Amino acid sequence: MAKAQQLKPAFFARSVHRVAPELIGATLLVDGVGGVIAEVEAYHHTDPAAHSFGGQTERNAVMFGPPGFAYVYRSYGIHWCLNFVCEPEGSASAVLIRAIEPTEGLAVMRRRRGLKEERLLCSGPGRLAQALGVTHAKHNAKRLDRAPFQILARESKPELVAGPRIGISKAIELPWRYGIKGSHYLSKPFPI
DNA sequence: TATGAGATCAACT
DNA sequence: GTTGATCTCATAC
Repeated sequence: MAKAQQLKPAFFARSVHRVAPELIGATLLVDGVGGVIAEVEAYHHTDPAAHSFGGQTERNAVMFGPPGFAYVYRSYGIHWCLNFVCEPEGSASAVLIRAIEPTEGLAVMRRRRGLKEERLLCSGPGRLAQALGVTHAKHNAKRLDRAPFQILARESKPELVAGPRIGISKAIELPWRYGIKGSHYLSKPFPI
């Protein structure tokens, strides 16, 4: 744990399509609780499925800000979802963190989720946010290289798979979902 | 195993 | 009034 490099804002200030696959295998911790990122999705402002498509609103304002910040939004009225803002300021692109493999703070996550099934702790954006204690009030528009966030660069490159994104109705054909091949912690298996 | 509804709120038409 | 980057539980096969 001590050797790993903390990811800097410069890491995020590049194309989401470079950042997203490189985040797979990195370690995400919030207040020391979290694990290895197993699944993400890329969203770009030219993408009809992105919140930032069609201009800035109060909700997505942080997506239009500088990279290396957290964008937390409410999904279906009840869940929180965690995104990392990418690309130079104004590009309004982000990576949605969809699943992690829990490694740190298992007991805390189980308590917050009310589950003992480890595989289900963080396999989905809403579950992940709940397990890590991420909320709009506490984490939206916060820097990713400052407490309580810790994002550690991966030390080896996992085998990647890509595929269509999940839960959207526009631009469903874009293969901008990335994951660790064969991981048991994916929110849904990737089509072969 | 598979499908369906409910929860619950902000943006959008 | 409808929809959405979702999850859980109930009911049906």
